[in-house]
Amino acid sequence: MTKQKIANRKPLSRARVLQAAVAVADEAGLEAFSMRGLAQELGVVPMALYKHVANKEELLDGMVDIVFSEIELPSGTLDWRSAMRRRAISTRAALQRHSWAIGMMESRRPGPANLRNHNAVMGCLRKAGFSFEMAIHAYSVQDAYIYGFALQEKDLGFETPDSAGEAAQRRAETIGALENHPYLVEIATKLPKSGYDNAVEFAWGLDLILDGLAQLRHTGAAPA
Amino acid sequence: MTKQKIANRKPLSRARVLQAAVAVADEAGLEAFSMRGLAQELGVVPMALYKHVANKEELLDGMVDIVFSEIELPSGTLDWRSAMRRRAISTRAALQRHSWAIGMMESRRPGPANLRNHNAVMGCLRKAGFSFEMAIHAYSVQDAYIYGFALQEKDLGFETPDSAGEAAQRRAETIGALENHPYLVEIATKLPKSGYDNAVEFAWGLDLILDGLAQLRHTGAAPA
DNA sequence: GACTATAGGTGTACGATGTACACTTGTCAA
DNA sequence: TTGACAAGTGTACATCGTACACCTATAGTC
Repeated sequence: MTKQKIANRKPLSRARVLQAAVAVADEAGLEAFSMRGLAQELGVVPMALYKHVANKEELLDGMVDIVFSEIELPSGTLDWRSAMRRRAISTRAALQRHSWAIGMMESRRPGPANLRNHNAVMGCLRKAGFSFEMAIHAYSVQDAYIYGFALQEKDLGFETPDSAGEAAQRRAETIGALENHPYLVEIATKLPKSGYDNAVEFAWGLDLILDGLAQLRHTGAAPA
Repeated sequence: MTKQKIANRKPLSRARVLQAAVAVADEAGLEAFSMRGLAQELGVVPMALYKHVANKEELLDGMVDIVFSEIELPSGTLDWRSAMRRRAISTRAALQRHSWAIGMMESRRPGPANLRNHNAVMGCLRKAGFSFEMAIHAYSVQDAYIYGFALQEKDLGFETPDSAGEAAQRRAETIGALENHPYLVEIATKLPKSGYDNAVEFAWGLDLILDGLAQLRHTGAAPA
């Protein structure tokens, strides 16, 4: 590398590395994401990255915290249900933008944005009058649903209403087993015509859960 | 390898390879799972595996289908709610046994057990009187919840009631940020004493969802 | 029994990956 | 001027998945 090139190159920084890493992962996916590839993208030799991040694991930790930082915190001014609804939708949106992060949101060393987020969500529920136990329940169902939905969305590849049915059909056809599975046939044939939409589907389940929570908010009880 | 050893060694087969692969992944986790390690476990040279599976991807496909095969199908004799409840609990149990599979259940080429499972679940809902659209909604919420819960369970490492609070505390302490996050402090202090239990937590959210579905079963409506 | 096709296991080799370690170089304080 | 330090380089190594050519034991066939 010539002096020239080095001279007019913005110097690396931890922030720049993380930001580029997120961009590369967004575009290429997690399997195709490598230290070497990232270095190339930054016009730098692979080992240069290690002056700014300890290793790939720590880099991933930082990337995940960037995703957390993009999630809207529950508003203090709205009622709890609206606040939870907004943050759920915001979380799904962030995971859609950064689908490589889906399996990693809770599995890595938590960063500051992660902690702020969890603290705010729990705070929203407690301030709304949920008992501690109830707040834990409420948090658990919601997050399980949000992360689970994001995971399915990514896995099944239902990206557009059209592709939903296509995907179902393709999957089944590949092993030519539709005949013995009438209910899969039904999905493959009806889903494309049904105007299936991921955002609508997500909201449907979310509202079901929030309704359930609203009913139980003041009882200490388990669901009937 | 001597003739002796070769002679008294049971020959490989696709089934034996898959079975061993699941066992190795159960024990070592997915990151530590390699073709070379699996070969060693089977007392065979790495390339020998390729006579029975096309490549690692196809091997993983097969492993996932084994996990599906361990999931109890919804019973035809129970009412839909009980049947769904049992299969949900059975799914979580299978994912607990094989936690390496959690992110892969719906992302790979579906095998026969996968198709049988999906067909049976959809069938159970349709036979119970859910309209097609409603059955899709019902399926979607349930599976999102199940997979999401399994993911959290694995990620957060809340394995025993005791370790739940510990885990929360450890996480937060590692970056010494508990002071600014009162609600995380509350979790870290109260959760260990609360008798938190994953199985109970799972059932709580599951029942919330099933109750919601029961209420909406015959209306075509969205949640209130 | 001799001959040969085939299935199953072996050995070597290649490119990709993460990263340890020793080096250069550009910048700034004293 | 010196010399410390931060940033980037280059080489090297272990580990991974797997292509390819090879060997060998068994099963038919004549």
